[in-house]
Amino acid sequence: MNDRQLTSQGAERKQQLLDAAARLFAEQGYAATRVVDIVDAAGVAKGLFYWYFDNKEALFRELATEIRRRLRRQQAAAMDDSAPALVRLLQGTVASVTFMAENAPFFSLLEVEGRNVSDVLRQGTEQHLSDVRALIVEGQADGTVTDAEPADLLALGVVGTVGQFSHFHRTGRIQLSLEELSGYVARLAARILTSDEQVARESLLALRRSQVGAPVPGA
Amino acid sequence: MNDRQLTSQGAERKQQLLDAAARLFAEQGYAATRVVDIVDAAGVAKGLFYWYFDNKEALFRELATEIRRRLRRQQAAAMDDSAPALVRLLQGTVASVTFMAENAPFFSLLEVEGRNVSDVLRQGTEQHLSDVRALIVEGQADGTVTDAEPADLLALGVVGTVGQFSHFHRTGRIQLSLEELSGYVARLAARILTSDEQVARESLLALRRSQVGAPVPGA
Amino acid sequence: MNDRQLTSQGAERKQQLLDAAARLFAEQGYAATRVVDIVDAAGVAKGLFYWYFDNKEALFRELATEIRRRLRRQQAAAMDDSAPALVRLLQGTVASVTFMAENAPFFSLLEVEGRNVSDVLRQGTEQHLSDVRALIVEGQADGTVTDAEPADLLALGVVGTVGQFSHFHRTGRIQLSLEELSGYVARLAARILTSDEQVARESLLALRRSQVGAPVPGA
Amino acid sequence: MNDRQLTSQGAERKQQLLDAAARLFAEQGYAATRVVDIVDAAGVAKGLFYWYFDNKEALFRELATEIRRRLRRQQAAAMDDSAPALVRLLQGTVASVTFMAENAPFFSLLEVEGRNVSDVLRQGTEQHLSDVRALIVEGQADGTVTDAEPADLLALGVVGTVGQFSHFHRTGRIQLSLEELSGYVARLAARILTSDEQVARESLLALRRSQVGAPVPGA
DNA sequence: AATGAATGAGGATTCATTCAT
DNA sequence: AATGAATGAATCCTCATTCAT
Repeated sequence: MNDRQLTSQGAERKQQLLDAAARLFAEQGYAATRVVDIVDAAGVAKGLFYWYFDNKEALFRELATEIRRRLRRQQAAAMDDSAPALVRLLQGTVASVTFMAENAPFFSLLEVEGRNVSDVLRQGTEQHLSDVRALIVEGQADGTVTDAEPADLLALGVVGTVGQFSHFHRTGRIQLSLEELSGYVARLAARILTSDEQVARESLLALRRSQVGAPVPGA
Repeated sequence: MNDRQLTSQGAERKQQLLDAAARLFAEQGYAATRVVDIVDAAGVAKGLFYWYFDNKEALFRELATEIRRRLRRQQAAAMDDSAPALVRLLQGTVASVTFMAENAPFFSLLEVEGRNVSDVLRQGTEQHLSDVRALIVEGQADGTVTDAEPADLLALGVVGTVGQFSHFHRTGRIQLSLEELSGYVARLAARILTSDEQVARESLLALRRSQVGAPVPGA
Repeated sequence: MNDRQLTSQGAERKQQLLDAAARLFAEQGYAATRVVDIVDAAGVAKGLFYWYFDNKEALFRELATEIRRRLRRQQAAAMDDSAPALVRLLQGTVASVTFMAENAPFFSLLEVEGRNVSDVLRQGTEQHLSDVRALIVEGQADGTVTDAEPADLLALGVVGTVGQFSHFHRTGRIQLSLEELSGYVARLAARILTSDEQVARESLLALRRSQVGAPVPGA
Repeated sequence: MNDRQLTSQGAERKQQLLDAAARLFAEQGYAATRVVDIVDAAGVAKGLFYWYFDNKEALFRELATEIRRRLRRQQAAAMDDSAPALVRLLQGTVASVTFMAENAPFFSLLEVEGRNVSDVLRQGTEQHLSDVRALIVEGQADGTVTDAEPADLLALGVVGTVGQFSHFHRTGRIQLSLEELSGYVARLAARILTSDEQVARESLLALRRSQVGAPVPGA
């Protein structure tokens, strides 16, 4: 384990490498990106890579962990604690789509190279799923979320939809603006989570208001 | 291009290699699977690989193309030409989920190594999307599918949902039986495609009848 | 573990590599000899090295094991089963010196790079010591070897003397012919093993006769 | 050449590095010991190494030279100028064995990595041999040393025996106390140097007396 | 068709040494 | 004197591909 204590200068250097790697991994895949490409992109010598990271995979893990952490922060920040569960679910959903779209390259790589770091990835999705599931259970309790389907499945439906649309957006199969995209996904999520048209409409309205009144803090 | 004319013996040999490769790719990813692993698994000598395939990527392409072809056949076979578009959409959806689940390993690999064969993959999904989109347009015309959203987005919603659930099923995050799974996905798809509860219910019923009366030919 | 079954052709190839490696190791040391030097010397491509050996150290181990085996065979062949223990000790001693001198390069390398293969080396010397010790015990029983010192120490004295003189000969500090050298070592060994001048002289005479009558089967 | 003038503080620092290096070289060999290991063990920064030494090999040379110097001092100190040559030879022999045993780690390293500093090493052994040879010639002149063998060979016998036993002791193949060990080596040396039992016995006695009366100053 | 030895470009990693601070 | 980040040549090893048999 590389546990070096870093000066602010060092942290910056390390970040340069992480950024360069993230971009290259996203562009060409993990296996196809050579360490020498990363250091070249960062404008440093080959050896320096191993000053900051144990090896290529370690860097990848760090990247995966970090992006997951940021996504989760974003989701939390987007939720209005006083709002009903369904609204918070939609807020989180929109935040996720937005974040994933804005960090598309990062997420591409997570998708592509799951096998090397499957533990990190799996933990990430697991976390996401369980966060969503908890909200759904809460929503089912207060009646805003349908209980026609078990919470587990609904959670998968929401998380899956988010993931899939982010993927389509990333791969250029959707040409919508970010707002249009997240709007659509929110409508989809609302439809998945409740069959009560009225509740769905109101929740989407509340979502809209929260976005205008208190815009999601940017990534 | 390897366009060799094969005897039946030769075709069998080639299939052994394809099968071994499919399994290994699915288990460890494309990059991590070595040609020597494939030939070892198939029980033949290293050199023989290049008798049947130009190189590793060519084999992968062949695998990807083949699986796509089979999926499309399955979808077509599941659809009842006389049924309304929405019902056919659901039939196709169920067929897709079933096929993907039954061929989980094959699809894992498509997911994993997009970059080397992105054209093949992209074509496959494109095909799938456009098939679905055509049905949706038809459904919007005959009023069974909502026109509150553009056909493109609805197609993405359906295909995405299928893909995502297959993924979750593959990675073991869903412990449902295949029937339960496809039933849920069908309900989800119905909810995405129409907001008319009545139509949705009837279409799902029709789907159920078609499954019982004429069970989807198995893969 | 590389357990490849080799054809006679393959065995030859492997031997080429072993020979080249032995020479280079002896000339420049283990660490300073690169794999590429070895394959260059053997006139084959780099990759072939790893067809026959797992890695550089594995080759070294093989070399060490083999040379030990050959030395032991040589010693055994030199001993006249019907001769008294002391004579056999001298015969073995002479055989060892001769063998080590003739295979000087091999032994240099054993000396130099003990650490990487200390288990192999230690076993080799252990074996040698215990062989000699057994003969000494026998000699002490029949009175031809002094019992003024414990057998262990005497064994070390003999083996050590052999090793040291081989070393001096190898490193060019002794300019004697092989016969002169082995003669001297034999006299030294005799003096170490017995304090009875008469016995010593007779044993050396017997040694001489055995060398003339039945020359040591040559390595 | 690094000819820096050192303050007493600096000299201490340098010694720390030398000590750390000596230990590590002995433990793992020269090649396997990295500069970073040395500075870590000494608790200083990497760059400092090159303040005190030109490079890794220079440090090794310094180590080798130093240890040789100390051995020679020890030998000289152990000899009783008024004693006959044979006695002095035995005194020197005992001193050598003792010193080598007490500085076992240092000598291991000399043995292991001869190639890089062969000139230093060779000079050292050469010196030792020629010191011993001179004494033997003197002994042959005054009749205490046998002239049945040339002085060169006898010198090699003595020096070799010392070296070999030190080696065995170092590598743990001899479990004797230092006194027992040096006693045995002395008896061996005596037997090598003279065939006159009487002279041998007397010389060993003289040796013993000198050790009791004026114990060899410890290293 | 089949074998498996042979090739060699390519990539990850190490580590002695330098240098700005 | 001292630090530790930075450099880059060097080296081991892998593996897709070729080829003689």
